[in-house]
Amino acid sequence: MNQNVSLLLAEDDENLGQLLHTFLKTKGFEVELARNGKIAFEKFTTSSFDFCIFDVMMPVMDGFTLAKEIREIDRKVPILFLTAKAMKEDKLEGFAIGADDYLAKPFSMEELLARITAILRRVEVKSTEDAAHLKVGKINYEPELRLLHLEDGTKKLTTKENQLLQLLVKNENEILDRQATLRAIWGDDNYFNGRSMDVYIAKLRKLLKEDPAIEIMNVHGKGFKFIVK
Amino acid sequence: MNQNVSLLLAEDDENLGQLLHTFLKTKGFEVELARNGKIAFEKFTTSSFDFCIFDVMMPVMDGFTLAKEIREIDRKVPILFLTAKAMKEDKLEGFAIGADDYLAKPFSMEELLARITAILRRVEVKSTEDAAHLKVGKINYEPELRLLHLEDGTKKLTTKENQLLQLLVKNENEILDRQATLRAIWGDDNYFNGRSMDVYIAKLRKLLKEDPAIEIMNVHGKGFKFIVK
DNA sequence: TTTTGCTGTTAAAAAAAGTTAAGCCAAACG
DNA sequence: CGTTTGGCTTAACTTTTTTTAACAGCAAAA
Repeated sequence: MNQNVSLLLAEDDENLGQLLHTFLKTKGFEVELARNGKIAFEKFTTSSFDFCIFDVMMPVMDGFTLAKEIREIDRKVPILFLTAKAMKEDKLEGFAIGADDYLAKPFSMEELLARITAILRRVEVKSTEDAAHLKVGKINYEPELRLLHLEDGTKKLTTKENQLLQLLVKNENEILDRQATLRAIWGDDNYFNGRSMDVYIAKLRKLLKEDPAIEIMNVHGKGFKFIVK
Repeated sequence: MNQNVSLLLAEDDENLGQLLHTFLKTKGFEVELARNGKIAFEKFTTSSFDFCIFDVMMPVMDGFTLAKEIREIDRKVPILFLTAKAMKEDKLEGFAIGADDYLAKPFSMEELLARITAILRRVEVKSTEDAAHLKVGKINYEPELRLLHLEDGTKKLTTKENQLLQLLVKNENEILDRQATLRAIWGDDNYFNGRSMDVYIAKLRKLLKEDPAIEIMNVHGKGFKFIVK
């Protein structure tokens, strides 16, 4: 039923983490479990997910900070928070970041499942599997295999080219924040990485110029905007 | 009942080690006993286990460091810690690494057994035995016997070829970290071992190229990703 | 308008990875 | 005991990928 819906679960408590992992897997989700926010963020930037479940309190990087980072590179992916604290402020902070729901511990597995499916119904998931081939303008792009099917043959993208193009495409028609992108792909937003990113933007423009409908537009001081006219 | 469940036990205290070893064997487990973390890590990388029990305080390499190393090459295998220290910080550190449970000394044998079986129930063990034959794309691979059944006969893999392929296959669709792999197979991630690993990647690609669906993809600066399309 | 900072572009340098072969060592063999 | 063999490492060379540098152009702020 939930076949092909990929789910990123960030939970530091191993008992709860394993329990949720197993439960969600039996319900048909593809589950990736991360032990803290930092690992979860890395997984998110190197892979692709349809849904996120984050514990609020975690070592290294907490759930809210994680959500904030992710929202900068993906405005849409649903995020559900798990928290032991039943505080109102927390709830507000979570929703302000762009959480789709919120569940206070302890909760039942069935309740969690109900919430997830409710959200999924709302947002009509384009599952990761379906997105294996995606059309960018008239160009076919396979992010998982890092392939770009151009008129004159198939181009194998490099790691960085692929990461950047993936982010751009995922944020079509929206500003992809410069700093957030640098942190997501290069790990650090220093001057040289910034210049490196500009070089890659140039590379991608050159690759994609065979379709004149595609534009990677610069938004001065903010970032880039991927547009298909 | 616990037939074919292989268990790695790391315990420096000879008395306790022997006691646990004997007890767990009578309960049907296949037990491998290591006297410190370093030996345990070596055993883990050269063999395959369904479950780990690590003493936290050990000479040479402590249980937490051991678990950290193992988590880099195996995200799933259950780990249970034994510790004399009942400190909260320890517990947290252990769980952050990805422990599944934690038992403070002194504990009863029955309690240990109860914990192990509880975890095993949860994680649905694919015992080592079941994984004796596994399909990689359309190629049959027997890691235990180091055999790769190819179109033109069966190839007997060398130790290193086999270790590397096993890690790649176990981490299918995920990035297998370069440094962690070097430490796991070569013991040290220096420059020359790195070059040696690249040579082995080339060997494996050549062996597996008869199935075009298989790809060992490089992720620049991070490691390799084993993909079956 | 001038200055300052950000971006576009290209080329060079550096780092990482791919490839092939030679060298080394220990175990097996004659 | 010398020789061969197989497995692994080291070396040398190539290619690919990424970063850094240099310079030109443009946008926003002063």
